[in-house]
Amino acid sequence: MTETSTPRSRAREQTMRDIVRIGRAHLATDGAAALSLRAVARDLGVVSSAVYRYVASRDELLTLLVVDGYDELGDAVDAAVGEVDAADHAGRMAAVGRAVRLWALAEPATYAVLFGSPVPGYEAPPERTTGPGTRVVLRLVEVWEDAWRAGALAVPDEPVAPRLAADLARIRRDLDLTVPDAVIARGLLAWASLFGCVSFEVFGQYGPDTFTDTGDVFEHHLRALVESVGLG
Amino acid sequence: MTETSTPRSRAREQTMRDIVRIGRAHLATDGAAALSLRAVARDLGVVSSAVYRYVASRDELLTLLVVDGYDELGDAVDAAVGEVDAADHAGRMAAVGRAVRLWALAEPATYAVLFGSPVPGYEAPPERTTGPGTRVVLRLVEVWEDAWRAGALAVPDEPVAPRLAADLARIRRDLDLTVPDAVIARGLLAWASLFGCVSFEVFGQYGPDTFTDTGDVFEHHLRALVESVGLG
DNA sequence: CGGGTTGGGAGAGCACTGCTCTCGGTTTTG
DNA sequence: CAAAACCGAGAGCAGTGCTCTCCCAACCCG
Repeated sequence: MTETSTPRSRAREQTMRDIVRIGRAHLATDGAAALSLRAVARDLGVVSSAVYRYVASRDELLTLLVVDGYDELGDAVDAAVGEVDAADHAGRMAAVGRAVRLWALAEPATYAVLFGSPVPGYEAPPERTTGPGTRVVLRLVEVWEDAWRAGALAVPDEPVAPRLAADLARIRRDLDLTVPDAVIARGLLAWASLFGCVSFEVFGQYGPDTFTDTGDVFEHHLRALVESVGLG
Repeated sequence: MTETSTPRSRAREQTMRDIVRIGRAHLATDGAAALSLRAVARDLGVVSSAVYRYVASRDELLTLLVVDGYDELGDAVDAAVGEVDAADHAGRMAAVGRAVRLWALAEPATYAVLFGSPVPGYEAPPERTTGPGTRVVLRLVEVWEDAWRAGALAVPDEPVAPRLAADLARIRRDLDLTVPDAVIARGLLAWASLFGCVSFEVFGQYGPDTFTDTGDVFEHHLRALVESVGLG
């Protein structure tokens, strides 16, 4: 059906790729607010209205870039985890953290669109973004689940409030997990903390000249985060 | 000098306040990207160019709103801490966290401007924002320092890398602190984690229907954060 | 092969934005 | 009281997102 590969359809896909590529470049250089379909059209060597044949609106272009960014981050995390011995659960979790940080520092504008303040007036359509957008946290959960099944997880064994426990039970069922509630809760916090650290660094909340090497700070925090879920 | 209170200067200050008030309203309803000087002028009942007599640019208006937001958050945190017994250090730290979260949920658009992705092309002038912008973290540090001096801090006693230790020493000197390195490092992480949790909740990273009450999640995490710095 | 259908670029146009300029009228000041 | 500062109105420029019509080339099918 939609798989007929005529010359025209191939040209269309090429144009689509060009639009995303140019959009990413503008995002990186000028930021999300300055992302303009007219500017993309200029770089594409085409009049602005022509771009609307491919992208319905500026928000649609932003969605394309969001999905693109989530995928790239997910690939980076997967590659980083893949390079660590499967039995080194702490190392795998640390690899996730480092991959997130490095990608965020390399692509701060895209990171900002994904994890910063949502661009006002724009809501990422969940049906297209939740899939790629959950790759990182799912990898993290996988690492913890593996560690738990291998008996390598020192479960903190702390009480969980009833209502929260019910939610965690649903999560455990949805993701087919066997780790106890406390680990999921600790993992949630570690997940949010990781992105809190990365956001602080990328968004400059630490201040300009506070640390000689923010990588040192991150490594120190990463160690604490790995321990906080019962690893290491 | 600049304190002459003529009718005109009072009118000017009133107009300034109106501009900030209207700007805040627009920020809350339409978000930062939709913040428009022309719209503010319309609400003010004045032509757009007249607003430029008071505010040099759109970015300048944003700076006014940023300072306003930092101040309001700082006031909320101060008030929350003030209601807790000075000897209850864990309670004071938790009060900071709850105040940040509640204010962020009440003013998500302003929170997004302060702690989300920086509005691209806009850089908050440090000489006007670092002061109000550091009130929260300084309050946190004060709580930890008080607890340490009262002997109520169970110091984790973990090693700190040399370069990081040097930076922490400088921080300790600048802020006149006596808490050990490890506590500062743990505090930094707790600070970033706190805002990570709040940002995840405000920016909807947890997903729409994951938790029946995100307050439960926050309270659970808050307990862990308080413990992580050696309190409670 | 030829006619109808579709894709897609060009251009004009609307409403909006930030921002600058000039022109008057008012208020403050020396 | 005159000079200076202040400040609102309005026009204007360049940019934006988006829609519309026009029109030509490519495609598909009988």
